[in-house]
Amino acid sequence: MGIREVARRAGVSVATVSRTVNGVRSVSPAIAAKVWSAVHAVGYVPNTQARALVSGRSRILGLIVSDITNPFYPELIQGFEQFAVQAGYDVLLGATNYDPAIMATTVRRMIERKVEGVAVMTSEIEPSLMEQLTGRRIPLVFVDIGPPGLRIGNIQVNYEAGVRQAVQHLYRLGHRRLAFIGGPSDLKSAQLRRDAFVRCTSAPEWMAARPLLLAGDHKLEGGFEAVQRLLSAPVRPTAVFCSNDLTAMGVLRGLDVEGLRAPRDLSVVGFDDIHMAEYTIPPLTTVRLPRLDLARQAFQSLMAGLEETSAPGSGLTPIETSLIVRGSTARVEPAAS
Amino acid sequence: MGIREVARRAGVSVATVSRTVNGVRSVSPAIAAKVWSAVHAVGYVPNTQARALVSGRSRILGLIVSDITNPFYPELIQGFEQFAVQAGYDVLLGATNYDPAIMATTVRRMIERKVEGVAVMTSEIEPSLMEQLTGRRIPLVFVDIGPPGLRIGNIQVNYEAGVRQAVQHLYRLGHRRLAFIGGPSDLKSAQLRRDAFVRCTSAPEWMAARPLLLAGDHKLEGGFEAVQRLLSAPVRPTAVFCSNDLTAMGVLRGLDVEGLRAPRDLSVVGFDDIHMAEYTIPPLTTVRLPRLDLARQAFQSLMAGLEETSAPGSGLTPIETSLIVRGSTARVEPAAS
DNA sequence: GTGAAAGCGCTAACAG
DNA sequence: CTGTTAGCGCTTTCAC
Repeated sequence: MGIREVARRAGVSVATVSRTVNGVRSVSPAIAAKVWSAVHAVGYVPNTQARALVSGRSRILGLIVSDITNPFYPELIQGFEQFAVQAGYDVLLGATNYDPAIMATTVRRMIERKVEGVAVMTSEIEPSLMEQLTGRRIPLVFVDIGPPGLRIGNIQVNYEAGVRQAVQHLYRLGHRRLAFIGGPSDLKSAQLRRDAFVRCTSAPEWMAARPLLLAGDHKLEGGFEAVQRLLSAPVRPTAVFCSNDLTAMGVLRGLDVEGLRAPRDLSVVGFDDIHMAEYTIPPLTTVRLPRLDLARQAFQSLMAGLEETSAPGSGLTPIETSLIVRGSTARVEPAAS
Repeated sequence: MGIREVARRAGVSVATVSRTVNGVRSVSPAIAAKVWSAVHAVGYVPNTQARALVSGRSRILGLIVSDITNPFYPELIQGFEQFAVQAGYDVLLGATNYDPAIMATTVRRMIERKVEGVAVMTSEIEPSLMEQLTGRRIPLVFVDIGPPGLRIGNIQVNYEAGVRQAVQHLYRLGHRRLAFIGGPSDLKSAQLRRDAFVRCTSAPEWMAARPLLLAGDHKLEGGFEAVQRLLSAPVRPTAVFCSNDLTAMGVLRGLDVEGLRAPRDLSVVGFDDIHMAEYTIPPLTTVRLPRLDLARQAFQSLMAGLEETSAPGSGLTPIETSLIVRGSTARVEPAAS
């Protein structure tokens, strides 16, 4: 079943089989044909382990996400895996579930498997863990976080563009009192989203009523529970901006429980534009973060890091966000303001 | 950085390092201590490739799913991965996206990586592909499908229990005219769900009005589009049973577009009980399929297949489904019947 | 209890 | 263009 068996059947050396299978040009067509037929006869499949051992290349890429249960990630994973497989790589997935301990074992697993690069699409990674990777000259790529450096890619997301559009959209609809439901406090991406929101609502026209900032967790639960706090505010906001779509969906549900509904009683804006955002009731107005671009940049940055020739951070243009208007936002009712 | 370096530093042979790291008893505590300190000093991490090559064990399990975008699967993947990692395995994920061609390349990738077992949580697998796996004595486990055999596990799901409860639930609420929205026609699990539904609605009390069977795709889109066909039926059903929760969510949205809503205008029942089912508007009455049980059985079956001693099919008790009543079903309005 | 040595299956010089 | 050979890093007999 191994390469020797194929060589024996084809009446050639193992080197020739290896060359044929790997598409090295210098094999005569006649011999190549014999080798291929032997390959098919035996059902030969090269042993990746052996290959990796001798070549020093595992052809595995690590992908670390925080919450595989958040629909944003599967959509991202799918894209990343697609690029990877196209280039002959397999993906080793790690879901940390926001837990630093799991993050540590995940990094360990990746090192053991000799991954050739790691895309970290999650919360802050401990410096010591990062050094384990960089110390082994493994290219890394982060979103929003991480120090730049050789073999370290940093994907920038222009949150502000989308957030500004959303805030203006709400302003034009007559909203003057906003709320914001954030994500996990230690998640840099969540901080940046909130910061962008705070900045966009620092313009003079918003000075009359400062926005209400509420805590969330980027899960359905967090949005659901935030509704209580939102409704009991001294001055009830007329619109809420959520740090991700899952949170917004939780809000929608929370409103329903109170006998309220968007956008009549409260305008709701999400963030991410997961596929499902089009199917909520009402469909969600949200800021789109293009997942496929994210996946592509992460993959390309890793590949660049492997080349060694170019700095992987370079050539990365920030990912642009943009507002998608659907049905969860509306002109504020005079009665409600 | 390799085992030799550790051996040199600890002043022992590589064999002793290997034994220490692998916890073989026959290493004296004194020597073991020296080895471990050398291991930490160097930051030694065993090379899985080399290990796999010599031991013939890759410690990788394959997991094939059809649609990673369907929230049911991430929840399943998470469970499966957890069991695997606990036992020292990594998971190679394959998402076929319902495409037989992708399935073929996925199986190939798994063979190349020398996976020790494959869990197939998706549509029918071509016999030739399956033989590639079984011919290499790789344990397999299927849900709903696949011929039983040595090293082949078959997880059975008792769909009928949950479906019967759901149908009875609807009957008691006064519904007499039902509809069913199915899944992909070539997906065995979808067929079984539909069959269970048909069987449960073959009792005498349902003879007056045969259910309306509609096609779907287990996606939001399918449910959404089915609403049109459902509403234009000569006799409009008062309740619809969906082959999965995503379909049901699509229906909810489809109704909303028509200015209708569940359960007032149509009772809706889903299938799977994904986490999100609790957060739809209204929350979804659905048949729960315990994901963690599924993940556990899949994993255990694979482990049993590796033992060789026991037939992996044995010891598997069918997975039970049960009705979870939430807000998307209600007593049929006299006016609507 | 510990070490020496033989490979696991493959690729990549280096000869021919 | 093809064959011979030396390892990749590790585990595992087999001696000691």
